[in-house]
Amino acid sequence: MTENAVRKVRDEIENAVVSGDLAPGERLDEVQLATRFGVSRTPVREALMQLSAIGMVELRPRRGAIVVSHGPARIYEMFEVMAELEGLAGAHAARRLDAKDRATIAAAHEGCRAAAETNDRDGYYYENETFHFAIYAASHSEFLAEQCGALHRRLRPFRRLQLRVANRLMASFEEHDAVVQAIFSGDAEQARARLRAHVVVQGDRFGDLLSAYAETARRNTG
Amino acid sequence: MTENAVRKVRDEIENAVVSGDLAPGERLDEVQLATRFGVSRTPVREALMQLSAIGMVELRPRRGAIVVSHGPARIYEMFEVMAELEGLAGAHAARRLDAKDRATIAAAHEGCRAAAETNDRDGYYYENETFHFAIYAASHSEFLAEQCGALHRRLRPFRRLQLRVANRLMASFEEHDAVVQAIFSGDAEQARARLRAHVVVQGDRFGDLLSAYAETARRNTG
DNA sequence: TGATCCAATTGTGTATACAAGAGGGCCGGG
DNA sequence: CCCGGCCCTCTTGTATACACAATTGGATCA
Repeated sequence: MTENAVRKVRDEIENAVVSGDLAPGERLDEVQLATRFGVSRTPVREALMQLSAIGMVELRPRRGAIVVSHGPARIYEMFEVMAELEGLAGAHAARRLDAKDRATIAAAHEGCRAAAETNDRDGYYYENETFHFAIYAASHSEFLAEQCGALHRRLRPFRRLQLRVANRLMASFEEHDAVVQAIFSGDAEQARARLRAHVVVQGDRFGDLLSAYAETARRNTG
Repeated sequence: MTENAVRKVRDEIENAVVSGDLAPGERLDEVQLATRFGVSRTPVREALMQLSAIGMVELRPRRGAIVVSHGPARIYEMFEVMAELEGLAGAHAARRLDAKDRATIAAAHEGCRAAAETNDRDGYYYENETFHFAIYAASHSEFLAEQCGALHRRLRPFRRLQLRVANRLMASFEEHDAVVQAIFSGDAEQARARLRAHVVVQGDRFGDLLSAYAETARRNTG
């Protein structure tokens, strides 16, 4: 990892924000965070800048950082963009698949199956990530894979919340299965459509899920 | 501005990279850059991190930063993703257009017309940017607009190169015109297709244009 | 003669100190 | 009593100092 302290602080703040430990709209004092995490201001600053880059906090010149609140609408927008990018990745994967990609995707898919069948949510969460990243890689578009990966990571906390509620594991796996069939059969447009739908569904689910969360968030930002 | 020194350094490095003053693959020494720009290492580090976030430099743990070289393939990939996102923005714009959006887009479009007719390349470059950002805004998807804007900025130097060569101003304007017609008539899918094509064309043009540039770049990374 | 290991040097990662700007409170005037 | 200006403080932005890790060179041993 590039910088251990920075990464640690960044992840901690990220978790604190997602878990609601740091309320949206709350001011983030650098020295306060520094003492809280037992590091100096320098890594805290860098962490805040990274979080600002991914839109999790807002850096106001000379006036400190605040936690930005993403209402459900914005989260849905993020899933929508994710869907579009994943769709493109899937279409490319269907066209450009090689033996290695096929093996990687199949392995990840089987991992998902095992986790889904045993109703292992944490396992599925992990295998699901592997599965999606395998598709990104199979697009053979480095930049697209990076963009997908970055957005995937940003949506990670929301995805994770999702697996806690509905019994979506089996449904998700079956969607995966349809996607895999499309990709393996080289049907680019079907792969695109199915992946897009698979991701948009997650956004839809979240619209409901996050209403309460967003209400809280919205209260704090005014 | 958030941080004047940081911004200054960041822009300087960015320009140096784009202008070829800093060759791809070249090591970026922090103290060297600091002395070069007359600031301390801290803002240089922050600038490098920002540049790393947009993929212009690569930060290797304990081993310094290097200028990443984007081969033509990668640039094409970037335009491809841009095309997808702009297509989505266009589709949303067509569906969600309100009077204000319509006026903004029309104004930017007329600006493009004026610049194209007088063959004012710098003017067209500027108006073109306004035009595209107007569409992003008209998508009424904050996140999508942000993503499009960020990617647009990353592609800016390559776009700029493009306008220098071909007499693409008129062609570009006519593509814009078709896009505007689709959006104003509320035809989401046509808007998507036309915008996508408009952007992909730029990527195609660049494939040719950047061959020489990319060769140089590739040599340095090995 | 080649390979491996150790040490020195270089450059990053972190901490702390200093300076400057912005916000809030207090005091004075209307 | 209220409004405005000034000063103080708090926090950020920048600089510098220090420590550790990695790489590279040389030296020694096989």
